[in-house]
Amino acid sequence: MKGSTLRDVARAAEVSIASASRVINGIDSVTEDVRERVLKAASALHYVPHWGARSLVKSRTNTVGLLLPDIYGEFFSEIIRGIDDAARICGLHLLVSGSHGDLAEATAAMYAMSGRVDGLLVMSPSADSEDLAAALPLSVPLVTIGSRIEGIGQGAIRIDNFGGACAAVRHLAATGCRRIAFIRGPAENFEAQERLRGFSATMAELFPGAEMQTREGDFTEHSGYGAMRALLSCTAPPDGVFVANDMMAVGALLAIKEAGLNVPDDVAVTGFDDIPLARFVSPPLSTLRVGVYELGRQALDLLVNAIERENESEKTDIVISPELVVRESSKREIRRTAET
Amino acid sequence: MKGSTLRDVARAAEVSIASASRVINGIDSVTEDVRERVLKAASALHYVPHWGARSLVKSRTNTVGLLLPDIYGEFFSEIIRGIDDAARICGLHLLVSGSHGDLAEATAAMYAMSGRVDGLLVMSPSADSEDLAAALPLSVPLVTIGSRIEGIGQGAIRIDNFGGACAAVRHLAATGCRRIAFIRGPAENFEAQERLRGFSATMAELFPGAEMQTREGDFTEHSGYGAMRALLSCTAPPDGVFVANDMMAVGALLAIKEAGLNVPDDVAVTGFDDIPLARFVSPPLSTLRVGVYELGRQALDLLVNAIERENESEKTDIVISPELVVRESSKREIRRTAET
DNA sequence: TTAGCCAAAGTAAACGTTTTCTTCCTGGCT
DNA sequence: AGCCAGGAAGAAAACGTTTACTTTGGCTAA
Repeated sequence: MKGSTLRDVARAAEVSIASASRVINGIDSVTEDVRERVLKAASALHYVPHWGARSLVKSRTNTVGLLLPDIYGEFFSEIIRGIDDAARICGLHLLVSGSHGDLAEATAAMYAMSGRVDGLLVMSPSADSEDLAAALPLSVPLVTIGSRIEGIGQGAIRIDNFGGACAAVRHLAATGCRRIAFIRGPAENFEAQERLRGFSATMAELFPGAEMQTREGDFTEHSGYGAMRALLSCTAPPDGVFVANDMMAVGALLAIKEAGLNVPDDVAVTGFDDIPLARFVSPPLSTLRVGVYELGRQALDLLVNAIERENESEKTDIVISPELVVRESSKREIRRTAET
Repeated sequence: MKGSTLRDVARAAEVSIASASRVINGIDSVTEDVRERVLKAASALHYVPHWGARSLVKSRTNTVGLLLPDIYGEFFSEIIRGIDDAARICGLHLLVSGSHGDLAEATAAMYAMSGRVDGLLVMSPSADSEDLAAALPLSVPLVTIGSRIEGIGQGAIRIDNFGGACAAVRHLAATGCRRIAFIRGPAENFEAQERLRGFSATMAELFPGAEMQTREGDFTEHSGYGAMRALLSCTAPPDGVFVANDMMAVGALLAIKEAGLNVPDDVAVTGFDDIPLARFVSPPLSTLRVGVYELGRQALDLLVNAIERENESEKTDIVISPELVVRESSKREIRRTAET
């Protein structure tokens, strides 16, 4: 149960520690004879290099840290998968930490991690990411994911939430909707803010002067249900709803169904994210597909670049555009003109 | 960008390295004056302890490794969440690695990890986990999750797949099904084997002598669809189907619907796992709920115990029982007697 | 034959901590 | 007044690697 050291291996193979080290690391000039003896001794003793010692002298950990606001749902497993796959290719290990709702916890986690990683991937969509920035000048490269980017870190990757929202609204309008409502995400969430901005901008462009109906949710199915009920009880209920994420959209569908209305004919619905569930609800949900796996991969690549370039500070920003996926929940013939 | 060392801090605070170390680690006798000076210096220099050095001298990493066969879908995000939450409480960091389909990769990953963690959590449901066991006497405690347990490791936690399968079959029988078929998981998967065993045993008990209809799938929706079509085209199609996981069950539902049959009246369906999707398909799917989050938490607790007890080798096994959740896909009045 | 050179093996320093000893000092007790 | 106890601070030895530098010895070339 007690790990054997390189010293033990060297002794067993009757060579110096240096030679043993050279064999273990592969790359150097050693006799075939020595190489063989060391390898045999190492496997006989179940030698595993002590990573702490190695990192101490090389000042490289071959590890990157990933900080998430939470680990809940398929979104996060996908992003972890993307990062993990990319990391394996680079020979990097992945240190994961979730549930950093409040700033204090997030800062503590960053501090705890920064001593043991070569770089940090941080996802912190809550608006106080500036405070987070203030809490650190960090000694390791940092890349933010889907966060407000205020000059913090060596790079950033995010989803074009604004553009996605525009596309959704335009789509609903094109399908004939005239009174389009929006179910927002949490006010302090950066991505939610961007989606709201996209909605507002496009509405102002397409229906100048018209008042906009919006309700706030917290990204849960339940809150989507509540928000939709509220919208339906208005004097002029919407004929199209853009919902800030799919989970809330599922709740909204339920509310509409309960009200005895038809989707998409009475109310067309569009979500955001394209979670797997979206295909299976009835009717299947139109949404904006985000390549979360790709997002993760690219985030890691960005970080690796930042690590290699040390601090040449050429801060790259990547924006990923979501893709509109039209399903039954918003498929209808344009018959507005006739009806209105 | 270059981390400052304890030496720097000590110099800045005009104390010895030893004193600085004492302050940083909190617990020791130091003057309030010294403590203050060191703390100020540390924060001024953005000092972060070098974890490698620390682990070198303490021979403790405060990190546990998690090896997964894959990271795909909500099951894995839940298990990671459970482990991560439990780890945070214990002050442990979590090193995650997925995608270890084949033995070679899994072994390599274990080797790479074992030098940098205090313990290992391994999930390897493929049957060759014995080979895995052969590949290691490892220098760190190891706990297996949902794997065949052949005396490997310091502990094990698994789901009662056998019992769950029994419950599912009994439920279908109780609801009036007489010809119950089974859609299996991959033959080499240990959990799938157990579910098959539960099915066979219960069928033999309830319907002695009857022949059993089973089809193999690979846990994907698509394979479930195919398997169900095959079953329906038999001369005596089943009136109840137990499907080895929910994803395949979703595919099966589709196949039944396409065949113009009704669920649950013509064919009752039960899945396994209770993935979130199960509630939303139509009709909502009966299934066996597995507390994946809890599974993760308990797995970590087990590992922590193993780490603390060094090698007192009291190998604990925990078995988690799934809970039957009855939804519309198997709700029907018992009217078999009248019909047959 | 011998100086010089190259490859292969070895020596030892360094990496940044923790921690065990020392050392020093202050203060209380006899 | 002298001595001992005890607390605070410092010196230095680990921990297990890597690697720059030194040594060794065999071989070639003059």
